[in-house]
Amino acid sequence: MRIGLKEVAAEAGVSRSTASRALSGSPLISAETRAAVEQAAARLNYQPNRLAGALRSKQSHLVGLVLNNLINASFHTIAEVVQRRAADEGYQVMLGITDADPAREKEFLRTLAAHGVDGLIVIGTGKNGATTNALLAEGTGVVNVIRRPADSAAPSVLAADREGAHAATSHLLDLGHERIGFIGGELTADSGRERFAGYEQALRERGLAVDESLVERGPFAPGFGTEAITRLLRRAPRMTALFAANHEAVFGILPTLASTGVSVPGDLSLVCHEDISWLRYWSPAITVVDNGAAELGELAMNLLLQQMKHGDGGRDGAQEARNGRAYRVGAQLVIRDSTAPPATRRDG
Amino acid sequence: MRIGLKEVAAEAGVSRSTASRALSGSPLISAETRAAVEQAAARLNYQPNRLAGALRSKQSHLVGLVLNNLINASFHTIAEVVQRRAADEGYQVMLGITDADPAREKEFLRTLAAHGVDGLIVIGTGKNGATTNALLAEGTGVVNVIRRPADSAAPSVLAADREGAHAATSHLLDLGHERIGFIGGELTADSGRERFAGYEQALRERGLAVDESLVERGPFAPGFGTEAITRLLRRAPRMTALFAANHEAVFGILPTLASTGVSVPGDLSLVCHEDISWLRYWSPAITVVDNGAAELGELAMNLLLQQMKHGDGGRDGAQEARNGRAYRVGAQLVIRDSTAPPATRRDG
DNA sequence: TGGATCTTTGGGATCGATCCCATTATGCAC
DNA sequence: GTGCATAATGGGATCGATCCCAAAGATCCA
Repeated sequence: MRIGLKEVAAEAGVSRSTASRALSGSPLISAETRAAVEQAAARLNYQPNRLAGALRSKQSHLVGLVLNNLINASFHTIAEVVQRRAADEGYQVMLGITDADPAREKEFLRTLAAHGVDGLIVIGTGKNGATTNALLAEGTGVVNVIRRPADSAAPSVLAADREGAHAATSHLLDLGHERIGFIGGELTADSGRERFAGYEQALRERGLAVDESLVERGPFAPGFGTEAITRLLRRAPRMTALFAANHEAVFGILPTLASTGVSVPGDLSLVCHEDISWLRYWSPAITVVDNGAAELGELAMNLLLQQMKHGDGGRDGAQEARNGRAYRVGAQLVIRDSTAPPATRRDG
Repeated sequence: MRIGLKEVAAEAGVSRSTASRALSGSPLISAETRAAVEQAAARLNYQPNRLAGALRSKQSHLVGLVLNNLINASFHTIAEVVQRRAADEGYQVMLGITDADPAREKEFLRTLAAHGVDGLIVIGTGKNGATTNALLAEGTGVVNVIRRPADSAAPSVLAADREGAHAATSHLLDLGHERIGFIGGELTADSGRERFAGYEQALRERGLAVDESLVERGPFAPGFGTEAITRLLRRAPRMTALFAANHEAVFGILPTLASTGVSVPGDLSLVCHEDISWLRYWSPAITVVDNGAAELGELAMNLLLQQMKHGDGGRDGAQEARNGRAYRVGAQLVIRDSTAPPATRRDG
């Protein structure tokens, strides 16, 4: 038979209420009683049933994490950080993978709510603001990450895509490059648009205009990277630098450059957006814009913990914590060996 | 106020018992009553409290997934597969990341059990056989993946490391290579030992002995790959092929080969163990041994579902499903463009 | 020593579902 | 019409913890 609180209470010679108080750290109990109960619990190897506790106390110590996939490096990095931080604070993480399908995402949000999660971290499609707002109103904590539904009443933790792209482009401009290629995502994607905006802005600040013949946009896939860089090399032989703003495309761009004998940074300086661990081991080590995935996860979890702690306490605090404010985690340019001044050409 | 079963019952004009039966698909209820209750539930947007249901019925519809990290491609692939399959079967996944620390792993196993998970998938350290056996005895489903504790009473789903390594090496031998390098993990790691054994066996079958000057073993880290391949190239200039059996090291090996001008497969044929999605986009596309991460996850989840379904039913079935049998998921050699016959040398 | 206050404890209700048992309706055969 | 099996329903107990209220015991001061 499984050991319950009742058995512990009997073993310690006290009532269930007292045993409960002893183990939950209530102050209204004597030190000896607490010790006795703790010893009894240890003797019987008591393992509290969290389900029962959650049902009565309305605190499940469960956090839901909803995201598109676990393949993308930023996503699984965030998942790891969130999980660690949650575990350290006594929360467990329930996982939902949506494939970026809003319907599936909605389904997960409701199911996780049915399981009584105290809070939700949504790295989502941005299409379920209404659902998360409803959960928020019922007292569930919510934090949006990376993408922010237009109508969300929950706080959002966003990457500084525009600033990062601006920094990357400015770095290349500082080195003396003027013909800088751009391979990014479609303008329909938030990150695609923001990063292009940062690129454009940096150029404009130096009095340069975007040359569309240096720009490639396409899906988040390695295959696109291969095609894009091939086209760019043919179309724009005088390009001296490239800003790769499409995470997945990088997987196609790098090998193609290596195999076609383009020397980096000799022939082409290269900056990639989003840090992927092994880019540092590339030869040459790749200069990147680190979007701070770990920090995004960290901050999101902090905001969620804040909400959940205020949850049963004062309404003002909860109100405070539950505003729809957006937070930005700054991007960081990590300069490695793939960027250098352009080769001075006699024929230029 | 939150809508409970009581409210639905009132709305439909029936008792709570009847409402419960209608919504849980019990056969002892009339079609009209069922329809009426379902409509009432829909009208009120009823969302059942899974906590309460789980407490009473001892079925939480929760599955625990314990793994070392989410960075490793095999791990996050398995995590994705398990999550999808679980969701399709009406289960939610609770995540535990252990950093390969047995103590942390044990902690997670107990915590997840306290949350009442119906089953556990453990991609673990192999050090907590006793704990999982205890949970198994209490009626929780357990499946080990990739690593199998020596004393585990639960079924295990293992990768065919030895066979995969054998296939990779044989492929190179078939092409005519004789001086085949090996970069792998330490022999203290199960996968390191098994893969080396497969390599050795393939050589022996052709009457060749292992030449230790062609072998490098080290930690699972990109940096090690860089060092290892650099040493090998210097030490064994006549090596014509390489089997890279250390997943993480591949991240160091590939760029180093590219930057030092070693032509693949012209100068060196290359096979990597474990499929990493972007290896297909490398130039040349890399021949790999696919360890079948997705299939590992799939099979593990099937075995777990089997246990959980038998869970409350016949003891015989449960007994059957809960043997400590080991299952192997075959490795698959995926031949791409990085392997070719050795160049015939005038000076050989 | 009595009474007021504070500390500590026990008993019962409760969270929201499911399960078991008793009860009522229904159908069918004789 | 009676008897009996079957189908459908309702009421209360239950899962295992926490919460609330009342009561018992300890403390202290007048």
